[in-house]
Amino acid sequence: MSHPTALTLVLFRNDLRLADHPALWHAAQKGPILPVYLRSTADQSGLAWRWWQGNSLQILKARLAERGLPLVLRSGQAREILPEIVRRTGAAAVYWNRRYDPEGMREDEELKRLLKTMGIEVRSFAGNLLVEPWEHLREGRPYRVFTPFWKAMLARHQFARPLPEPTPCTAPADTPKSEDLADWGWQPRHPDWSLSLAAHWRVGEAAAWERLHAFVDEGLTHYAEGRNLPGKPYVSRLSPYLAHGEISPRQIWWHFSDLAQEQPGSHRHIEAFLRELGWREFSWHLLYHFPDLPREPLRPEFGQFPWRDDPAALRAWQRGRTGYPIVDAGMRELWQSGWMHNRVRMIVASFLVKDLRVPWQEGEAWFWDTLVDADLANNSASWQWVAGCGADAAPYFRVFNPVLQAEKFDPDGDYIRKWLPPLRQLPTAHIHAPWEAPAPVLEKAGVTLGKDYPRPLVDHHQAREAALAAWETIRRQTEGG
DNA sequence: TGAAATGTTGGGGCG
DNA sequence: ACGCCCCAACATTTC
Repeated sequence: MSHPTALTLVLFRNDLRLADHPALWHAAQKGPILPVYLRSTADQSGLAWRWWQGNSLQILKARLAERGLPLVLRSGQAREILPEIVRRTGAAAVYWNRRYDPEGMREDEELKRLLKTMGIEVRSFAGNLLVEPWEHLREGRPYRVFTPFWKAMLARHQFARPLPEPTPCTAPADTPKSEDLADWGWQPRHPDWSLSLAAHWRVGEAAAWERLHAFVDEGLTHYAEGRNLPGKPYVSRLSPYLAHGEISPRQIWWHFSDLAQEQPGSHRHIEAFLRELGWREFSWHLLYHFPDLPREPLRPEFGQFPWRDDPAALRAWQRGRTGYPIVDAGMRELWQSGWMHNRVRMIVASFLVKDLRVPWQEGEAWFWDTLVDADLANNSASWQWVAGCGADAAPYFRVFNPVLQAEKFDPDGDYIRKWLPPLRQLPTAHIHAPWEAPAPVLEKAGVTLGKDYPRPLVDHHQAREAALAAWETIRRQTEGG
């Protein structure tokens, strides 16, 4: 239908990469391409995510420029901007990789209808999940439990091999105007907390692969057990790269699958690592089938749960002032680096939801704003999991003891000392529960409780009892369902 | 991808 | 020699 050299627009979203980008690759096979990034005016993204996304866009723009391609940046309503760009450039086609969040899907359906009425070819591609959510069902219904979901996925599907970066690419004859990234306000100014993020991360597609290789070198052979030790460099830290699509799940899958063939000794660790990729997949499939996941508990009886309204406790949790070192260290790692070790995410989440009985949505919102890897499906599914109201959730009565968890997973106190400088001098035997340390020990370490470091906001044993009592009030329905 | 309470077992001290 | 008690160590149940 369309002329072979007609222009194709390629929309970039949370897929800021050149390799394994099916929309880009297929468009480049046909003829000239114009990469476009649209920023919604109703954008709900978090601040840390924007910092990363803005930097990533800058890097993407530079890499496209090296290949002779522009990147057109525009803000506003896609249904207004996209037809305008199509008309101005005479484009014959618009390609994108599919989104799976409710808002994104709704917008993409609208765009597809609109563009087709204009006679434009529209194609969407699978690039951001291993398998499309509607293609992995059991008897026509979505899986609600992870293990059968993942086992069946491995048994039934052969994941596509990643595509290469398309080279060379043909540029459009002329380029419509682009906005300036600096005008989007995605880089914080007052105060400029991005300096702290920048000290911890290198953004972009090349950095994603450097991180992957660093993980293979220093973490992978410890992964199966070591992934639970927040003081050790045994986890991949690939989550922000995945969240912004600088690396794709298929690239990760195949890289590690091939590695398992070469290094049979690593097989156990690779299986454990790829299982975590499975949790991401599971969360996205859940979100696709249950679009209320970010706001509403999957177990409806949790709508009646007697949560507490306690802004002071929420604030103390957010700022790492609960008096429980493992919780506070985690919240400070999050605040300073935009990321938190997954074991610690579970501990701090359990503390907020069970010890403080603050609604999980409050924790979800804070993570959404502060995580550079903020991911709608992972974030909402994981909070529901910890809160006990998810499909395949931990039972509500599974309450983490922050002291035991710390002793088990940070036995030397390395993680505490890294993120809580006031406690650095405390001996390891007392670093996880400083309120129980003898006065001379505290004095020698230069710690005055209530001054250098808070006393516990709540007594964990009492808080646990109160949480279980609160759960009793909705338990009848839980057992029924 | 918990923790605490409760139950069971077996060794050793002791009358 | 024997029974009793204590309690650590481990297992099971319950929340």
